Amino acid sequence: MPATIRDVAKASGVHVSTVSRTFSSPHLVNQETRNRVLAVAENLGYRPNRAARALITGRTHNIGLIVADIANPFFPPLIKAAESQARDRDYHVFVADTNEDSVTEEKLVQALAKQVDGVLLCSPRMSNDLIERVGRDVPVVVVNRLVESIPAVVMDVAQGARTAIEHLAGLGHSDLALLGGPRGSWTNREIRRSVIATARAVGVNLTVLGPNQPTEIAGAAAVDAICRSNATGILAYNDLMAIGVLEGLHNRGIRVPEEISVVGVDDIALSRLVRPKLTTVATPTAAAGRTAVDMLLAQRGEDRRTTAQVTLHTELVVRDSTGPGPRATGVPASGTARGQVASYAKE
Amino acid sequence: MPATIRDVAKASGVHVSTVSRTFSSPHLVNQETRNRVLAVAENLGYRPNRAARALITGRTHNIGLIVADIANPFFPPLIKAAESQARDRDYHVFVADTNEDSVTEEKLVQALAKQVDGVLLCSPRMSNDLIERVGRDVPVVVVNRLVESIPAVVMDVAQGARTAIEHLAGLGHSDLALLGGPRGSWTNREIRRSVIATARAVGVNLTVLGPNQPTEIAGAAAVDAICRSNATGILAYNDLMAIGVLEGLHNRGIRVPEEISVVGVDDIALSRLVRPKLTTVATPTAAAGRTAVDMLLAQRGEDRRTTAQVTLHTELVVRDSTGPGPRATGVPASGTARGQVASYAKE
DNA sequence: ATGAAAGCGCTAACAA
DNA sequence: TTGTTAGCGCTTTCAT
Repeated sequence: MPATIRDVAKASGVHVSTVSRTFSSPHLVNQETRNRVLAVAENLGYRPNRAARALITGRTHNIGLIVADIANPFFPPLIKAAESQARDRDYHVFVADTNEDSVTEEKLVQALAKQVDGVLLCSPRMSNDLIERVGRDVPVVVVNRLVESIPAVVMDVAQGARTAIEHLAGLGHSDLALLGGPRGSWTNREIRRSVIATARAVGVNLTVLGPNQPTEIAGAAAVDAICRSNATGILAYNDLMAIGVLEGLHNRGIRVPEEISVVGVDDIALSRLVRPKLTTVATPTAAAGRTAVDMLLAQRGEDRRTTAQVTLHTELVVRDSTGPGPRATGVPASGTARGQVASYAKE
Repeated sequence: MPATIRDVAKASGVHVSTVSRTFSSPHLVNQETRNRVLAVAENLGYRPNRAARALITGRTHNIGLIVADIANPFFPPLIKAAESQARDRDYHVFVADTNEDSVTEEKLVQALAKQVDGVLLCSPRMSNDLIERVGRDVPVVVVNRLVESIPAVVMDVAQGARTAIEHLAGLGHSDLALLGGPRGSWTNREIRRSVIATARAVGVNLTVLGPNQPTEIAGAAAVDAICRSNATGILAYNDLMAIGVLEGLHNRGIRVPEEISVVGVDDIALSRLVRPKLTTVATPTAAAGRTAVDMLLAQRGEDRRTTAQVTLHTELVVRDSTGPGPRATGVPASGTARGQVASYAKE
């Protein structure tokens, strides 16, 4: 039913290869001929079949975008930016959701592999080994994770977490808690490492809680443990958890930031819509999406050994969920000596 | 580099057509042969190339999902559900974002047409004519819109809006306002029609504001007009706008629900995270996504004249943003007589 | 039950 | 500058 290259050839009195050239290498065909072919094509509503083209060129002009959970508010801006960038480069994008499952994830990239020129793995749950393996079958760029020999774009959450802890300490909080994220998350490890080091450096007490699911529910559920820890300053793995904490605190009648200060990570749209507005470490998600797409498309033709791993800057956005710590209370919290790190984490 | 059907044929000592059969019509090949071929294929890491297969069968096993704005929190749950359903049926999905632009939208469906077995148009901005036109090139299902002769899945927002108005009136609010959505939105028209009729029926004053962008910003900006209208009960086109209203009201020191009640539409995840928690008309977005995918896949082979248009039920979820209207104030608002509809809408 | 051959829509040498 | 030919990976008659 739809017009093929042959219909156009017949109708314009040239050979199919000429029609092909008109679309793939216009400079190789005579001006007049080209115009005639173009006119006929337009008239017939002809559009090249990319799949057929891919069969011979080996380039599909598609990419795959695999995320853990489309509905997690962290991802949509990333997906949007990546899709937009890809389309600007004349690429279409398959989006797939793994439901946070590593097996689904692997199946997905295998299933997509033949149909795409590359795959973007966002916050992947697969093992490093597996990622390296699939990286040999199909060009891959990972986002929010560092895997040896695989191109990656990550956020400098270590720096962001450090700034957040310094912010809290600077406000006079001497007892802090880190609400950890999911096991196996590279970002979570980075944050924890940085937070522990910074807490030591600035001499504040720190309680590490986790691992936890990266959800609002888990954040609310952690409020018990937070209260037990005596911390007056909380850094959560992400905004969703921080918002859960806000919620849990509110339900207990604990005021933020008067009694406890809360900081999140990501700066999702939500964080300025809750009350109090959330102080958070902003990660450049849209930029990450665009950069990742460009890195993926750059991989073809290039020397594959150029395994760039780019780190994007983060920034602390101070809003209304952080305030001065307890004044005049020179007494360190009981149980933990000043500058001590108490960890309840199992990971 | 990746194994083809020919490699498998050679390695297992059969003809390519036998290999092909083992994958597409296993019952046509001898048990033994089949096992041998399967083993070799597994061993070689062979996976059928869907694009090549599509070239001859005419079926790509891909669908396109076109939305106005991936980052609008209404869409991610719909995308997630649709993708999940599609994958269960062994389909991959292209996701594309039109940025609310009808021209982009049309280009997108044309570009995708050859690569998919059908397209899902979510809250499309195109004209009805255009939608019908593209519906002739490629199977289409629209979501959140009714177009003659095109299969559709819509939400019963008329019913939802009616319930919302009755809820407000039942609480004693006699002056209401409808904060309209974007021009050209089918949902917006439905809501307005229903709200106007219901307001008349239950005898309350109504001010219609709009059209507006369906954003939180626009909601906040509309607070001026809302105050001028003397309304104490507001129904917004969607939750995002309702949340904007909450925000704007808060900034002026007007308390919700004590002084003004606010109702949204959609029940996005956000609506239970803001304070006060938003009373809203819940629309079954995930179900819409799944249904739309099934309708799309049902279109092949079927009689195309079976243009089903299904309507999904909505439900009012009462939370904390609505409360009793002004008591003892028997005096109707100045300027408008009881039961009157004042419209500031241009549409 | 299997093989042979043709062809889906297109591009890419190679000739002319 | 254009036509000829071959073939990408696969399915599908048609024979055998």
